[in-house]
Amino acid sequence: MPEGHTLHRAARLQRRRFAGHQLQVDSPQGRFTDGAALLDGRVLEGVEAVGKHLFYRWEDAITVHVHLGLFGKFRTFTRDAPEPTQGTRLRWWGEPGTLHLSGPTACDVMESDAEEQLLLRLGPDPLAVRPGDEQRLQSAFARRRIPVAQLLLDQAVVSGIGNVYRAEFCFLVGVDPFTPANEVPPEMVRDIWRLAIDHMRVGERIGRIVTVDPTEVGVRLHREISSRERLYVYKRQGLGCRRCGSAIRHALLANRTVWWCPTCQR
DNA sequence: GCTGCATGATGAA
DNA sequence: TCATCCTGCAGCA
Repeated sequence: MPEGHTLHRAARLQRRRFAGHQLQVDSPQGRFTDGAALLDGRVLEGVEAVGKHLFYRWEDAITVHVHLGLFGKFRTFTRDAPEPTQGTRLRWWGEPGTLHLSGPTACDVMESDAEEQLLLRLGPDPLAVRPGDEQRLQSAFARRRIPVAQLLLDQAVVSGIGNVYRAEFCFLVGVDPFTPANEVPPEMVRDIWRLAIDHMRVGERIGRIVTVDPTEVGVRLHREISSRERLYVYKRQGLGCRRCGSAIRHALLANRTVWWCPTCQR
């Protein structure tokens, strides 16, 4: 379930759990055998997330880059870890427990120049805000004519937003997802950026995407919202909009499905 | 058991 | 714009 919040959360939890420990490493699937052999017996020093990318800092300045893609998953076990599945690309274990990684798009030892190249093509990350980020987003919007919902999936424009958040953010600011990016007013771009910061931070904390305002469904905390009530538009085609009752619509945009409320989003 | 689908991204055309 | 790669699981026979 990997949008940016998932990766930042994984980085935080894995860092807390495994950093500073010597680990044994292998690749049950066999597709990361050389990398695993290089890491085996070394200390994991840190874990960092940027957008949807993870960087593992190992002893002796070795960095491993992981990108979960659509299917990648981590499983961690305190003890009594099960046998790894066929698809377990990377496994490590040590005193704090065991971690299995399956299905990643990327899992590679990465040299520092390659990492630099990668970071250069990532846009601002709402979960790692730096000065000037909103301005960078503003100019990306002003320069591009592609639909706003498509722009929001471009990791060079903003990193970490995925198909759920992009649909929800468009709903929250009330913009039709097909609106050309350069026709979105700057105040609305600013609101998208601020919403991304707030909502993805919530997602990072509670481990799932919740964009519905808790008070709107009669609870106090995001984590108390039921999974059926947590989103406004994503995968809700045909159901009534939570705000106005109109039927939520969906369509394919650049090969990804986007959902929206035809009344609330103009 | 099989099919289709999924919160992603890339490279060829 | 399209095919392709990654894996697991729900939904269906």
